[in-house]
Amino acid sequence: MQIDALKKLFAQSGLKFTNQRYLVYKAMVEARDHPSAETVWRRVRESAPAISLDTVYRTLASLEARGLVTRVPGGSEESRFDGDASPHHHLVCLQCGGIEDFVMPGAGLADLPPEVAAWGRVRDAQVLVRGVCRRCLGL
Amino acid sequence: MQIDALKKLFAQSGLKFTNQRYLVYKAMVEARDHPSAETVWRRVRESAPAISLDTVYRTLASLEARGLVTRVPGGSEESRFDGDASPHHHLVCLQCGGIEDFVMPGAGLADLPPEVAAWGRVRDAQVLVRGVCRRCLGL
DNA sequence: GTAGATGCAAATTGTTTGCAAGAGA
DNA sequence: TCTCTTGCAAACAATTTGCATCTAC
Repeated sequence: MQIDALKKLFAQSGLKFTNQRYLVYKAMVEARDHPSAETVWRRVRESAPAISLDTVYRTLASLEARGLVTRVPGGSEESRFDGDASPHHHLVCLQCGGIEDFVMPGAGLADLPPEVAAWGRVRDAQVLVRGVCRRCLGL
Repeated sequence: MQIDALKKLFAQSGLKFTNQRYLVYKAMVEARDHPSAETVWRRVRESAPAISLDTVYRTLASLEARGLVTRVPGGSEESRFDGDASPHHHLVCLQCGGIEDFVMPGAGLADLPPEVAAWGRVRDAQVLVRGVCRRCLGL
């Protein structure tokens, strides 16, 4: 993603363009493994060794509040984040903590039963599958 | 549920029948609000004032390991539990933390795409909807 | 009698916050 | 300049663990 486009994106969201924010967001968009805050921190530190873990937490929280990043549900106590804003579903391995994406037609926002609309305002909907992945099964 | 049936259920799961375990499980089966460990504790203490919070945590963990109780994903850091073992889906209010059930035909285990079976062993699948409930919206 | 369960207290872990200094718009 | 960010350290909150005692089986 172009730097200029990012500056615009941040500005639209009311966020200043800082190097730390830039690096965290870039790491999130590039990540395929739904990293934890600490994992993001480890990665970002390679480009900015002085960045603190709290900044990563704060940055992820503000990106989440703007919908630029999502918190993946269903894992352990440790929060995991997703930089892919497009709607998709998740497979969570209860053993190794690995998280993978999958797609499933017929399980989007439009397919929810009407009672859901009556419940309130929906922010996102996803199918969450929990189990044990192939590798942890020893296959 | 009959005490004898419960004793049998616990025995089948390799769990001793203790008063604490009995009360925690009963509280879970009766609860409609997907309580947190601390909420369960508060309720159970009315019948057993001496029960400790760690026992509630340990009991919920062992019930979960046997599939008698589920951890509801998607809320805050605080774990919420579900004593309803039948498959169903969840609506999570990000504001008040309230959790409600809903049903959705076409979103059961049998409806998952084949790639999910290739991923590993599935323990459970559910649709998770996050948003803000009617009451928190002020309606 | 023995393995598993409980209570207590202390420890752990992930995450948040107050504050002063620093940097973007 | 003025507000938003950051780093540091301390605070927090939920959950787990070690250990000695107790209890179901």
